[in-house]
Amino acid sequence: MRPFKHPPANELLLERVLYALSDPVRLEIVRRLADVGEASCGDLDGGRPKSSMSHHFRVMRDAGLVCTQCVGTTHMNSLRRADLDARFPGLLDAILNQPG
Amino acid sequence: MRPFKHPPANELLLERVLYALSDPVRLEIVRRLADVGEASCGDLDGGRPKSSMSHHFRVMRDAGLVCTQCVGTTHMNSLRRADLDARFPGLLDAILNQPG
DNA sequence: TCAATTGTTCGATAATATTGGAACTATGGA
DNA sequence: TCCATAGTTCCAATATTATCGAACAATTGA
Repeated sequence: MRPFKHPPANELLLERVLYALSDPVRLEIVRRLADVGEASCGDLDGGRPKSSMSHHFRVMRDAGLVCTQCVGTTHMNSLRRADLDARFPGLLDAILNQPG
Repeated sequence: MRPFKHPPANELLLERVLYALSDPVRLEIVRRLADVGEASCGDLDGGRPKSSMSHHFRVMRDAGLVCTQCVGTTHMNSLRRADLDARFPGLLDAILNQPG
């Protein structure tokens, strides 16, 4: 499987990041990733269809929130913490520290 | 004109706040309000139609971002800073401190 | 080589958002 | 009272998003 395109850190848009995080499913995924470091797509579906998950991961990838690498047949996802912190200092932490 | 309903601070939802801020028009309005303290709707339209602005203000009001009070024929809008800071500590500042 | 696993892409459908014109409401001033 | 101003509400048109089944691609293991 060909590698995915990930936008460079300096091209990330605040609006897109906020939008990606405004969906409950995606926000939960980001929280989990922040917690466990990295996870496959399947680890994070809550019984949801694969195609739905794939969509959500794409939104997050395109926004620059997560990075997806192919390892074997699975895709490992991780938060782009360093990139996000560099581009939007304090933003991710502020969001992840919130209740809910 | 009857006063608007503003959701209480403890009922604000993170997703809704992020969503409201994920639109360029609304994000800009919030930035301006953070800057000037308060402003009427007309002060903040960028030549956009009144009905569009009215829509955006409603989204922000419903998310709990802004508070609208009727004074004379104009509606004064202000950021619900204290409420937002109480409910989502550090969030608003983190967002307003970002470039863009 | 065949089958199982993982996830993507495609396509359709439904839900939600945005935009803006037109009519309406409320207020203040001449 | 009449008019102008400021915004809202209603409505329809358009656009964007979400959801999910089905077909597809890539990799691993038997």
